[in-house]
Amino acid sequence: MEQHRQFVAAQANIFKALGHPSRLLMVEALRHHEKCVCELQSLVGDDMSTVSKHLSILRQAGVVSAERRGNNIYYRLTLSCLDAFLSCTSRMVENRILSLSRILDKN
Amino acid sequence: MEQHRQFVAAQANIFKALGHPSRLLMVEALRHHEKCVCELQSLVGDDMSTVSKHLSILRQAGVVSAERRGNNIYYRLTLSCLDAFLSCTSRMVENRILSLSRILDKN
DNA sequence: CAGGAATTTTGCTTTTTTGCCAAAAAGCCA
DNA sequence: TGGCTTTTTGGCAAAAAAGCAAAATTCCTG
Repeated sequence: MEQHRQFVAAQANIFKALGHPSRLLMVEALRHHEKCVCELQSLVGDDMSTVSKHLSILRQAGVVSAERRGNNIYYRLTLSCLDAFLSCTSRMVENRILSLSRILDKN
Repeated sequence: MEQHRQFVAAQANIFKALGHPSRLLMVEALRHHEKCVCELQSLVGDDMSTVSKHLSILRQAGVVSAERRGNNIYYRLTLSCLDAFLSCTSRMVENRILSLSRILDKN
């Protein structure tokens, strides 16, 4: 019983990690290629230390993993199944925006 | 450019909604059947008002929808593609717990 | 080894989220 | 209508998350 609670909490942690615009943006960018922190930073535009903290949250949740090469640290996506789900949520958001603009057009 | 930011934020909202143990627990329970609020409340054990607030967050994110029948309000899952992703994150958490216990066993 | 670049950690303040209580809504039924 | 049940809302205090700046770490290069 308690075991299941912990299990659910760990899963919720994955969602929580993905539930921030900057973090999701970075994860999306990592769908194709690995990227170094500096690239991710210029993508989201936040302070470097903020980006680093975001990345550590994603790492701890198991969404991404990091590898150092020289001065740079490269991040890659490890949560492979995310792709299908992202396409799905993106479709969903698209539809919601569409129906919203239909409503707005009527007024 | 700004459009994409908003898009990502809306998507992140879905993840944020799922990123809480009680909410994820309820969503999991809704995978099979719709349930009334009282059933969900006894599942998570929180105060009724807390449960209701959680549900409204899930509703706003578009994860669930509600329908009133008599005194009760029934919630059902609307984010259909969630199923595959949940199986995936659950597999992942399982593996992490397994490898964690292997490490602990060694000590 | 000193200097420099990339990244993380720490400390701190501000903002957001959580969760309980009390009160209000909404629907049922007598 | 009045009382009962179920659910939502508003308000508030406590807990958690976010973000910036300064300091520390790590690795490269001369």
